[in-house]
Amino acid sequence: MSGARAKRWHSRVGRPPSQAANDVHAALIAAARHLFLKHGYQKVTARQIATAAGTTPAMIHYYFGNKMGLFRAMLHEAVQPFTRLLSAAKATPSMDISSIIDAHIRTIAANPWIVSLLVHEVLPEGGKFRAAFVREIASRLFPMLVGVVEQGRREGRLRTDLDARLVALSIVSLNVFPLVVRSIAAPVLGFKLEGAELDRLIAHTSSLLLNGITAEPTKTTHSRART
Amino acid sequence: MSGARAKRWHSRVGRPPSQAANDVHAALIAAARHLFLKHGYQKVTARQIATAAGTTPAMIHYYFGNKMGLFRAMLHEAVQPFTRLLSAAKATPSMDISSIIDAHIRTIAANPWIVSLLVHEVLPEGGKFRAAFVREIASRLFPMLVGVVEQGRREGRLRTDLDARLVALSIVSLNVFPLVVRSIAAPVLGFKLEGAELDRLIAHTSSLLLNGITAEPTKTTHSRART
DNA sequence: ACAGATATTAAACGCTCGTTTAAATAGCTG
DNA sequence: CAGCTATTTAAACGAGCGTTTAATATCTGT
Repeated sequence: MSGARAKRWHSRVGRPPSQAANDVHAALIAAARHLFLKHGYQKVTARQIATAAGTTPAMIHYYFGNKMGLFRAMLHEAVQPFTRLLSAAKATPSMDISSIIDAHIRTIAANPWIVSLLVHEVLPEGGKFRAAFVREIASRLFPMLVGVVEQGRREGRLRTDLDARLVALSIVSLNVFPLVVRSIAAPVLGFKLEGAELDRLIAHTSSLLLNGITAEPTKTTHSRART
Repeated sequence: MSGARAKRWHSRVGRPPSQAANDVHAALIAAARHLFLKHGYQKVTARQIATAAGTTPAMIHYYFGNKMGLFRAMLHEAVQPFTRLLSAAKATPSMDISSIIDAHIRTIAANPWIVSLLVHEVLPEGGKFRAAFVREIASRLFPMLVGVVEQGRREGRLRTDLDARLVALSIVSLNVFPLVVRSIAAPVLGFKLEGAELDRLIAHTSSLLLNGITAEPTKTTHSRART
C-alpha cells in the first residue's frame, strides 16, 4: 500500500562510514511518528517503519529493544510539548470559557494526529496510550477545567444549579467530538470543519454553551463570529 | 486470557447424529457477536470464535466463507433492530428535544456494544463498519435530527441565529461523547455514569442544551431531574 | 597499529494468523 | 441398501508478524 520507501543509506553490511550524516535513531522515530499516529500501533508493522526510515527492522531492536519501545520513545517526544504547556498553564489564573473553547478546538484541529491517537490508542480498551493519557493529561486538564467553571460560578457569571463536573464534561464533548467524527461527518453534514467552517464551529459552540450556563439571560453571541 | 471454551458437541470426525440439537451456525454468530462487538474485528481470532462456539475454525469457512463473512452476518443481525426502528420512526411527526436526548442516551447506555462498535469499527479510518454506518444510520438519523431542530425554529421555540446542522451536531456530541469516554472518564470525573448518575447526566444535558437554544429566556430546568 | 566497541545488513527463527484440504461419519434419496 | 450429499474434525499450508543471530565493516582509545 504505502510505497513510501526511503532509499537505504548504507548498502553494505557493517558499520557505515561516518561521513554520511545518517541518524538512524531519529529517522526511526520520525517514521514511527508518521505511521503509528496515523494508523495506530497494531496496523503498522516493524518492517514498514524500518523501510520508511531507510533501514532494517533489526535497528528497532538495536536502538529501542522492540516495537513497543519505539512506540513509547516516539510518543514521549510527540506529547512532550503538551505536557510542558500543561505544567506552565497551571500558574495562569483564569481564562474565560470562550477562550478555552477556541484554544481547545484549534489545537486539536491543527494537530490531526491527536484525534488519530485518541481513536486508536486511548478510546479502545487495550489502547497503548490509554493509561498514560489518563494519568498525565486527562486527570490534570479536567480538574483545571472544573476549577474554571467553579470560579465562574463564584463570580456570579455562571449558573449554580448545574454540576460543575458535568458542565466540564459537556464542554469537552462539544469541543472534541465534532473533530473526532470530522471525517465521517463531512458527507453527512455537508461541510468539512476546516478553515472558515472551523471558525463557525467555534463561534457556534461558544454561543450554544454560554447561553446555557450563563446566569444572566443576556444572550450575547460571542465575538469571533465571521460572516 | 479468555478461557471461555465451550465443550465440543461432536467428539468424532464426520457428520454428527441429528439427535443432539446442534446449531453450529447460530452458535458461531452468537460467539462472534460476543467477541467482535467487545474487542473489535482485528483483535479477535477465528480460532477464538470457533472455540467459544464449541467448534473448529473450518466451520467458519463452511458456513460463512471466511472471517469477514461471519462478521458481516453477525452485524446484520445485531443492527437490524435499529434500522427497523429507524424506518418506523420516519413516520412519527416530531419529538421534543428532551425526549430525543433521553432516548438517545438511554439506548446507547443500555447497549454497551454500540459504543464498542463505534470505537472499534466506525471511528478508525479502516473500520469495518464505517461505510455501512454512514450509509444506513448516520445519513438517515442526522437529517431527522436537523429536521426536528428546524421545526422547533419554525414554531418559535428555538433560536434562529444558530445553524441547525451545527445544533444537531452539538446534540449528538453531548449525547454520545460522555458514553464513549465513560470508562476513562470514571476515574477522572469521580463517577461512573450508571443508574442514577445516568439520569443526572440526561437531566443536565437537557438543561444545558435547552437554555442554550431556546429563544425565550425562560430558564425552565427540564422535568426529569431527580435529587 | 592493534583490540575492543559500535553500527549495520541479511538471513533465519518461532509463532500465530486465516484458510484449505483430506478423511470420516451421518443423513437422504431412489 | 447403495450411492450421493451434508456436516464435521484434525491436520497442514503459506504468509506475515516481531524478534534474534551471525557476519561484517567502521570507529575509537591506547
